[in-house]
Amino acid sequence: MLETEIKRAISGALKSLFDHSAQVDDISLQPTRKEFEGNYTFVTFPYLKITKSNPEQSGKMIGDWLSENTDFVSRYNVVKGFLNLTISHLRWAMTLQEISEGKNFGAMPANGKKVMVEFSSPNTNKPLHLGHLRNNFLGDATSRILWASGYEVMKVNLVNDRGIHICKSMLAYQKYGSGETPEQAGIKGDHLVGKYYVKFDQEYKREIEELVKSGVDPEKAKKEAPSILEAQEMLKKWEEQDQGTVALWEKLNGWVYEGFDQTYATMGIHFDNMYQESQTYLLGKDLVDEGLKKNIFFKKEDGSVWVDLTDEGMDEKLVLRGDGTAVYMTQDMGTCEMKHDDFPFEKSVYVVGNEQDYHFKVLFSIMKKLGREYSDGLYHLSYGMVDLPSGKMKSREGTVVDADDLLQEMFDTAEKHTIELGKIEDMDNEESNALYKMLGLGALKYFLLKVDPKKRMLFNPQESIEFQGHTGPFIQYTHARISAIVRRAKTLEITSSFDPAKVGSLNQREIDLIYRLTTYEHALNESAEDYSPSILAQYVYDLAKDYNGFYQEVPIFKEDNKHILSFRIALSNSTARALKMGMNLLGIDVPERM
RNA sequence: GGCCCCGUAGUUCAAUGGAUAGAAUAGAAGUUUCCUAAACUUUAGAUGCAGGUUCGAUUCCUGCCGGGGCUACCA
Repeated sequence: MLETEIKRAISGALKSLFDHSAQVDDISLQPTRKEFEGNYTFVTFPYLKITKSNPEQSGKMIGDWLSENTDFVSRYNVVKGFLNLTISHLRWAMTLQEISEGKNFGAMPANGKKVMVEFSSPNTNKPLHLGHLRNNFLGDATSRILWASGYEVMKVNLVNDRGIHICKSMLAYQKYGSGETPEQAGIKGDHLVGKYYVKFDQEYKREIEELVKSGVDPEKAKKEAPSILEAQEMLKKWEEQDQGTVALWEKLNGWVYEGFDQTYATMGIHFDNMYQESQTYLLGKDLVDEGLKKNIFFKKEDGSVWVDLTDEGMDEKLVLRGDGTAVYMTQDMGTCEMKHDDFPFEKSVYVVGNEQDYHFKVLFSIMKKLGREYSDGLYHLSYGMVDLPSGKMKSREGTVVDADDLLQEMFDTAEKHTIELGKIEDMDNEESNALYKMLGLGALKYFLLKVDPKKRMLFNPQESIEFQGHTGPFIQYTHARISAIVRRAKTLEITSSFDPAKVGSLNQREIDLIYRLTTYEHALNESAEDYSPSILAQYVYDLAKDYNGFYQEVPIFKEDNKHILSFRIALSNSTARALKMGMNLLGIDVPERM
């Protein structure tokens, strides 16, 4: 890699000139800003103590050394503490040749490490919504990026399929429903069950209002409304394995799973393993015992078990109720251990919203106290909420954006745009439908992934279906356009093999593009380390943008010189490969034509 | 109250402590004999406030002001 080579050379210069040993990884190199001449910039400010001279002097000494001792630095200039290096045209051409023939833009070699990524985690009482989409796309993209950086990845989904909220929809279905199936109702199973969850809440609210009117304290009313008491009763029956209750639970959950499967298929997402909370909610009590034995936990008079985390700036936290039943934390401790038993990972990523930051901080801290070696590899990929222009999404107030509806809207819009542009005249139905899905899904995924995960973001429906500017379809379009050029080149019998020495001088656009191509690995590494697909998204967008500028200014087929044509085809080819690879790692498909 | 996250052009987003804070969109002005105009080119516009750390701060630290979250023997 060119960048590494330059760093190595700078390290050599520091050693030879100032007898300073610098690790190659510690040397930071950045792209030169457009206003200055050069390709790479080395900042000398941090090294002034070593060079024992002023910034200009230091830059000049290192620049001179590099010019004399390397064959790729053709020129340099120094502005204050910035040493701007210009790489020779021959070297850029050689770099492109390496890229176009080499294995770049593929996955990195396996590193022998395992990582588990848990995401999606839906509740089986309502359909998926916009917030789940951000979660799913983040989890899926992160898994792909980790895979590409060498990990063996296990994608898992822990479904929240039990609890009081599930009983609420079960109860409403029993009380207010006519026993209809999704087929009879003509809607997906998850939507049918979700409908009854809403119904429950309406009735429950009505009951509370009535109680309050009759003079009951509001807080008390919430706890004593008949509906909620019935739901609690039902949960109890479920826990006792009451046959009728379990049968109803299985029937409704079965419908929900069918609905989810359909949505996941539409999103292009699948899991390697599914966990159900109904199977895991009793886990963790043995870890509580272990913690007590090791004096990590302590028991209060009432028998409840706690962990004291005040030395780490947190509170005391309950890990087992006084009556010996589990709480959320108990369950998560047990599940964590179970996951590691199933798949002995070095890292385990939880893709969960940032409202649970504290919970995971506590969980990880407990696992560490319990002496689990893998605890350092536990990571909470915490993401912010998705807001709507109208404000926060609230399922009870009906201000949620349903995932199925949104996906369909994206497909419809893609179809409308494509037809308006007259792009599909020579496509058959199957091909054009596949294209609409690719575009609609690409637009949505890119829109949600381009933002730094940890930040709260605004989802504007109008903007998300925009196909211009910083969007997925813009990148997809660029790939399709390059594919057309490469096809054309084939018919003209122009190959992508060229002799770097014969290419001659390059223009700025060409150099910019090759530079961009050399930084792919960097973007991939950063994305994997930070668990942030937005970094890769930015890389892919910049590449597409650079290519479009290049395409506009540099005629690809209007040149007699065969070598130059071959060089440009190689550049187009490499760019297309990088675009496709980058997009695929984000979970977005790119079309050959559109 | 305590703890955590976020405040950047009109708007939506960028910026390992680096040079004159980048894009996109909306606004203004242009570019089709030519490989796909879902494109390209020009132009105008921003770091909440006050300190501190240093060669240099959007970034790190402190305080304040705004927005959000967590603070259940719920999950």
